Amino acid sequence: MPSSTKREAILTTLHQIPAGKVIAYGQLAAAAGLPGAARLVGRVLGELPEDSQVPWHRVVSAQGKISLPPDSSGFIEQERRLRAEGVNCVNGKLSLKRYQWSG
DNA sequence: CAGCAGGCGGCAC
DNA sequence: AGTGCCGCCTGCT
Repeated sequence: MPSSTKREAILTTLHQIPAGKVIAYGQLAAAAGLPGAARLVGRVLGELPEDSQVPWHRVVSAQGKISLPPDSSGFIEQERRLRAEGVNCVNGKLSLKRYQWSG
């Protein structure tokens, strides 16, 4: 499987996440057919421009926390977008029980 | 709650 | 084509 396809698989899967829901890196990787490749997801998202159409902000760590430095612009933006979708995100933390997506 | 090793893919040499 | 290092991770000490 071409690497470009794997990247697409991740982005395609990500597009399926509805607003107001979140997904963990590992969960997304698995859903994209790449179990265990959580870190790959992080890298792919890191290459996306902040104003990308991709809902990268719906991806959080398996602990239900934003996996970015709290003082980074990305962190601010992610929490802002999540709140805009109705996700109660405080200090980069949220309840997976309530917002985790499951296809 | 912090620290560490494990597992998967991408990329540079 | 082979090898090694690195990451917006994870789960277990």
